[in-house]
Amino acid sequence: MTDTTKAGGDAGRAAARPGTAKSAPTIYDIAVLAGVNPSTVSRALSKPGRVSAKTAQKITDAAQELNYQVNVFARALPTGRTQTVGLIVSDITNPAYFEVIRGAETAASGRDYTLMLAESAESAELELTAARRMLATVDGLILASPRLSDEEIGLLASKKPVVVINRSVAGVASVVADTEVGVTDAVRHLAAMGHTAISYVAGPERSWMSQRRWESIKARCDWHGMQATVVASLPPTVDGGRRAAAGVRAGAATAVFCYNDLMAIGLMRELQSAGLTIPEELSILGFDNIFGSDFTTPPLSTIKSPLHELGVSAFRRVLDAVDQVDAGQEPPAPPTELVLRGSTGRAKGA
Amino acid sequence: MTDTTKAGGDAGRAAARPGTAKSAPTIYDIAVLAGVNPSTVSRALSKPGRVSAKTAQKITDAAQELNYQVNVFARALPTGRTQTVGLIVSDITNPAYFEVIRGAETAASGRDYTLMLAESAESAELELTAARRMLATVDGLILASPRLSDEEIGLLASKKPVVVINRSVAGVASVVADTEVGVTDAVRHLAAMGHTAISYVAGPERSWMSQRRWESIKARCDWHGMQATVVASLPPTVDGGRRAAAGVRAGAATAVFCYNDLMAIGLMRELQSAGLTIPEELSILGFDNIFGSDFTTPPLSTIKSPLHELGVSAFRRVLDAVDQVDAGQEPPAPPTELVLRGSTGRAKGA
DNA sequence: AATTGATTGGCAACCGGTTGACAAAGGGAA
DNA sequence: TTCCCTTTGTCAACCGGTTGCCAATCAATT
Repeated sequence: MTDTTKAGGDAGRAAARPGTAKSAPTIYDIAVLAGVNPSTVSRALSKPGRVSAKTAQKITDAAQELNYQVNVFARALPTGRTQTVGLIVSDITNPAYFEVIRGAETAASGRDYTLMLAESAESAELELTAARRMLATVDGLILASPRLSDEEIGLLASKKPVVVINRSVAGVASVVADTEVGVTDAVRHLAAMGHTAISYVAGPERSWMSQRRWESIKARCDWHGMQATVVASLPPTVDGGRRAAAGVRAGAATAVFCYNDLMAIGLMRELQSAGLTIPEELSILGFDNIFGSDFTTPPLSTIKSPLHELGVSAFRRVLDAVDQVDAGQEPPAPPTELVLRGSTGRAKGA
Repeated sequence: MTDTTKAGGDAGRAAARPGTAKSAPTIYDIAVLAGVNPSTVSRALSKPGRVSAKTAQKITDAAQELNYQVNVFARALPTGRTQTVGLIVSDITNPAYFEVIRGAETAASGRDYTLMLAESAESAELELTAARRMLATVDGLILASPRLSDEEIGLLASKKPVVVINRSVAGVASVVADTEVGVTDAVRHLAAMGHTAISYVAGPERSWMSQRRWESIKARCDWHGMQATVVASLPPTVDGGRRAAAGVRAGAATAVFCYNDLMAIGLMRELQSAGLTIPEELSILGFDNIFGSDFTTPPLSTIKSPLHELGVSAFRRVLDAVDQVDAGQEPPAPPTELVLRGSTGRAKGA
């Protein structure tokens, strides 16, 4: 390889389209222009301090002039690093993920990383497929509310840095919102409004967060001497909420927490179309404060999740793991917050 | 390279984490196991028909046994192909993209492609950055309602296959919903309800689709002898819709089309909180039929877009371009459809 | 001025596939 | 049986970076 003339496989990236004649500049081109060895170019560009300031300057100038861009594949081949992190959400149509995605994406762009997004459509199987596929090409993975088993997540985490959002898995980094704050305020509020029996419409069995929310609600209700029961476990969708209506009416509770806003909206609409008035006959609360939760009549009271922070924080922790920096202690869980709107009111008959 | 012992850079992908000892199997491992040359393995795995059925079988068996997975970077280096396509949406928090994303993702998974998603947060600059970044690593790009100029899009398209959704750019493949059907039905309906003056709250100036919708509305109104005017051009968000309220009230129209549902919802809520009753005093129509458009009171009447089809179709066309198959004639534009709900009614005083 | 130690740059061997050119092997026709 | 045409497998040169090792360079110390 003494001369730098290109021969052989001409299927290079830039030559792919008819319009573009020359292929993209390489470090070899820069080396020629700057009068140094390619390896020096490589070092100047990716190992700050390894070459003298003078040579580095010459090289960056040359790179600039040629409008050089690293070939990420060539870099990834020996190093395995791609400057990409994956994010898998359980359902892309759930507005709760909006801000998680945005948070992660913003954090990623800021550090010159690319975010790769996939969804599992609430299926553990699809989730695993997506995770496996991504694992080969990303530096780290974020799983938002995964439906996978702990073992599967542990297995993924043994191969690349993994951070889970709103779930706790032994040995795997996680970012979880602190439900306590919001729930405490919510239950206190309900108690003050005369409610004494509360029910909870749970999300999927596999949802760790659904469990977590229930535990939190149960604990606070006990504290206030209120009765609390789970009425159903259903898909975390508007339709899932609808299907909880019968169970809710059968119970004696005057206030209902739903696992998330989607379910709360579904439940409310179903009950209303059956003739119930909200909140006079029943108070309803959701979780997350998603887009659209204030469109309903009455607007939904909910416990807001710090979705954006969760995304940002998850990305940061992936990066820490990738860069092998010890993050020190776990960062504090960002708090939830009670948002009172129109779907909660005084208990019927209180 | 007569022996296959690994030396040198040990930073390979699988060795990145402490837990995993051996690095991933390569075609060289398969070659040894199957007793053939590595290049034969390569051909057997990616050039069907190039090797005899018997050898192919031996090789696939060996690959199976080793649980082999191609190294996408190694493949991408000489070929430039990554089995990945990019999708850039103008705003990830706009529910209208839900189904576009899902459609593209489903189509991609089905063809064993990976979808890479990014958003531009309604900024042409961010969009260009994202597009440039993606361009290096994807086989093709889908731009949904891009805010970029025609020239910039053309430039991108000169490097890799590009398909735009809901926009038309000379020389660039595009997938556009047929607005005519829905608009025709909607205007006919309004005419039948006694409306004679209509206004349009436009989206961003750069939005080709906003123009398109307006032209369509204008044409149909002319046909019915109705008056039609544009009252404002605002961001395509709930807040943008809110800000249109004053302009709408100042006009004489008894029915308003908004560029999309987000704006329609914002407008409706703003007007309602100012004391107007919908649809008695004003009829409102949106476009797209997004998640949440039926949560409002009254539920929004809208012109539904074939969002899922747009995503699927865009992906297909990218793949056609990548594979150089001539798609023949342009596929027909998927139609829109009028969805009548509660926000439209008889014209005031009619 | 000679010796020593720290910087800096170059060489070459990788990473793991792909592919053009070519030779060997196999099959059919003459 | 011989010759020719396919089919099939091998060789080797890539794709474009990264990095361990070593030699050359340069400054500082004695």
